[in-house]
Amino acid sequence: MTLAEENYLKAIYHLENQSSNDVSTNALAEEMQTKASSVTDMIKKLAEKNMVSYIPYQGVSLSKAGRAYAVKVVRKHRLWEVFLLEKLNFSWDEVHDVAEQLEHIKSEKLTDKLDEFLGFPKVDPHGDPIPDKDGNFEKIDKTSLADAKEGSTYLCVGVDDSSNDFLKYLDANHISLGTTIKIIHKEPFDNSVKIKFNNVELVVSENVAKNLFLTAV
Amino acid sequence: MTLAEENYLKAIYHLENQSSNDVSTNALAEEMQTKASSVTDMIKKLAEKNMVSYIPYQGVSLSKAGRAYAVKVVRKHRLWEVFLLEKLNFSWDEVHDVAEQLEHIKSEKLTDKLDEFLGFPKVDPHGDPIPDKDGNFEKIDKTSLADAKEGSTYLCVGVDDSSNDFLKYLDANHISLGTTIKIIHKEPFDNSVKIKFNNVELVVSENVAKNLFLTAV
DNA sequence: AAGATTATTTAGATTTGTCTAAACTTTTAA
DNA sequence: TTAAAAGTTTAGACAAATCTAAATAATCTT
Repeated sequence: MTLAEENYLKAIYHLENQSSNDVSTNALAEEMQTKASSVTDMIKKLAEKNMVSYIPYQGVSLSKAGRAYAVKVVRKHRLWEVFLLEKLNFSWDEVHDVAEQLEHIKSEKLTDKLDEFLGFPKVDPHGDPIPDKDGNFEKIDKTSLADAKEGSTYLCVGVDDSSNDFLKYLDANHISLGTTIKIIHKEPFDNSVKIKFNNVELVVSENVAKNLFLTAV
Repeated sequence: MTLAEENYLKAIYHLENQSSNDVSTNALAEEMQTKASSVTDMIKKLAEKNMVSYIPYQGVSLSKAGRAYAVKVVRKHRLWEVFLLEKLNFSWDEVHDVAEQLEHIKSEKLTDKLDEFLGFPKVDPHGDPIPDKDGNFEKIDKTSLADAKEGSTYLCVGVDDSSNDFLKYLDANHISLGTTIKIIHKEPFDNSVKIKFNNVELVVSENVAKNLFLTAV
């Protein structure tokens, strides 16, 4: 598997987890920041390698082998994120770009030794589960802040949008994994949410609310 | 710089350190395990980028920028080797292939944080010096076992041939960095050397002797 | 259900890094 | 001091991954 192929598998995996339909060419092009025609070419190659099943005009979905491969890449990505944050003291918004590179290093031994070195972490710094050596992982039950109940208290367990700007926003406002958040008020007019944490009140936009994941306490 | 370009720079750097002449196309082809014509193509590209100076039929040499770049790659390679050996408990012969991949990760922050995490090591597991952030490193004075004086005692500080087979041979015979070695006898007939370390005597071939580096105690 | 719009694929071109085979330099050796 | 050998470069081709533009299929609209 080349670097480009790995990135496509990861992107398909990601999109499959967002809706239960087959992944469309355009959606994949958007995710990969490339053109639809390039996507068609690559999909055909992956289909030849039996990593995806593909019906022209119908979209693409991962085969068993393709999913297993994608999970391995995801495992590596998330392990490296933990390493960068915990061992090298990277900040939340800095880990992603470097992990994007490190996830392609090919050495099962490296991955497993790294896992061990980190103490077999179950989740990464964004709150996403880390698959184990066999590709198994716990589904973490989380609701977005946008879906949270007024008056209830939650724990921040993850973020969806991994853009630097969003992570910097969270850093700047001192929201991180493990922060306890109480929902003070949900404003129906613009779907903004007033929350309270560390004895500070903050109003966040709908956009932020949708990308911040919580679990009930 | 692409991955291929980085590998060429590193190879040229390596060859420049073995003899003071310009690096020939064939030597580079041998080092890169590729064809001379491919080398010529790549050299031209590197010359365009001012990473090497190149005169057709005369060979190639690194420019200042090229050398600085090569040293950065070498720095990363050697830091990762230390990481793999010290933190992840890889064995001597396993580190090289993985470090070959890791050395291409592009993030100055990662390199410097890794350096710090490892305690700013001065040498890698093969006894080669690790350049600091500014590319400076101490020249380590070492003689090969083949050139060592009969009767003298030395410290093992490095290896030249990084082939797996050689490293496995050393592992199997319990020779590692830091091993104290006394030269018992040099056999003029076949240039083999009888050495003593950890109270064990061992005869090594000329080939081994040439690839094992020592420093006087 | 036909035309318009949107989504997708195909055809042909481009870049990177490689190759083989042929041409050309340089070096070696008679 | 030339002819052969060795070393190097050029020309032309190829695979990977991408692009633009054109063609084709699917879906929406009325």
